[in-house]
Amino acid sequence: MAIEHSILGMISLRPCSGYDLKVEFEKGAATLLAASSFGSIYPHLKRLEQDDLIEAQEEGRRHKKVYELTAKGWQELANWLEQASEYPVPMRDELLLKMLFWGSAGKERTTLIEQLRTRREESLDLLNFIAEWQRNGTAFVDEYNELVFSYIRMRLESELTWITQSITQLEGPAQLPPQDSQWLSVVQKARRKKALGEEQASME
Amino acid sequence: MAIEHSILGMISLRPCSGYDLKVEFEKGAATLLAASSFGSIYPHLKRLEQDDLIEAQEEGRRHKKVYELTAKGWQELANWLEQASEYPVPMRDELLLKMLFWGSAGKERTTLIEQLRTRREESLDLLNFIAEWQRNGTAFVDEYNELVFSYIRMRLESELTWITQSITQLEGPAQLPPQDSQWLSVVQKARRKKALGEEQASME
DNA sequence: AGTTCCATGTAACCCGTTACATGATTAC
DNA sequence: GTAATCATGTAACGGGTTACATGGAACT
Repeated sequence: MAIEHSILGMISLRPCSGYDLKVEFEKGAATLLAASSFGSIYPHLKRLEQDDLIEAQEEGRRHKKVYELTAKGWQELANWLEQASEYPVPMRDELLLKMLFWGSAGKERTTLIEQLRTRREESLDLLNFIAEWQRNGTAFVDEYNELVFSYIRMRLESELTWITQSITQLEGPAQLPPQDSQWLSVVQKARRKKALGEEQASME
Repeated sequence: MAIEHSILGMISLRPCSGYDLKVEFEKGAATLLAASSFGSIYPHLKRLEQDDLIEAQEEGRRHKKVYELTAKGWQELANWLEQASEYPVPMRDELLLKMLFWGSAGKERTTLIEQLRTRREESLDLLNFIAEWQRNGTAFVDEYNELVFSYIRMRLESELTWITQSITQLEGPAQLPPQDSQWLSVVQKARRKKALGEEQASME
């Protein structure tokens, strides 16, 4: 249901057509926070209109339907804001997930360093995007919005620090697990070697 | 496909039964990173077995099927790690999303402060959970794992700083939008008032 | 005249979630 | 003996993604 609520939210910022929402969710600042794909925008808008949460009025020559919230829509939005929010766990971060298995899979350190460098670039791009967006802001940014942006900036900046540190560490010599009383790391390597070794054997 | 890869990854750490995975994904450290619900574990395991990526061997009295990676499985895991990872955007964070609309919806500051306090508690809990997990670690933690944990700790800590600052700010007087040349904030309020006002009128 | 952008929709598919269903073993 | 835990599955449902489909307006 979060998608429909975020549509209500977007309309609360300014009246929108379906196309406006699509653009906003694909390229605008909403990209950072809301769900990605919006082929489903029009069906959602239809449903919201049926539920009497929004209403359309034709506008311009291009028979464009601009939606505005109804009284019920404003109430529903306010109601959603009041509800407790879900804690953002799990952090769907594929790179972090991969790092969890990096050692056991026996991958090269250099490959990981590459991926971290890429990540650093992407984070820098995002940081620039935000700065850009705030600079030429056509939309006004209120106190709450500003807090959200400060959150995102902070998060990106601390992430960048972490990435830099991690790269530096990984460029150094490999470190043995500090506490591995049961020699689990050895067991792990042996398991992989065994499985891959058998494969080799059967190929010969 | 990320779920099946994370299952491969978990098995690479140590051989697992379906139940082990379920527990791990519901309560263990994997909760922080991987997808939440795992009613689908068994179907996935079946498919992975059919694809010859894992193989089972019965164990113990409780006819428990413990899975181990095959050679193909180890290769597929390594292959996945090599692929570029998706950048974690959008940050599915409902509270942040709500804050984007807080002003336009005209909600009370105190309600938001409440939600931020709740968030702070939850983040502290998570931080403790991680510390606890690392302290009594039955599993060994290698260099890569340690980097992941340091990321999570760093992120939670900077988030806590941000929350504290935000609460302090919100407890102070409301701030007007710094730049609002088009008086958009005024327009916004008027729109809401109009919609809600009409509702009131029609009710009388 | 052709390309790009504006603009709105529909339908099939994938995939994960929820709920349902079952039964053995251990602990109290 | 009965409750909790271990253990493995199936089936229906829901929701989002992808791809498909269409057409007018503006720009070059």
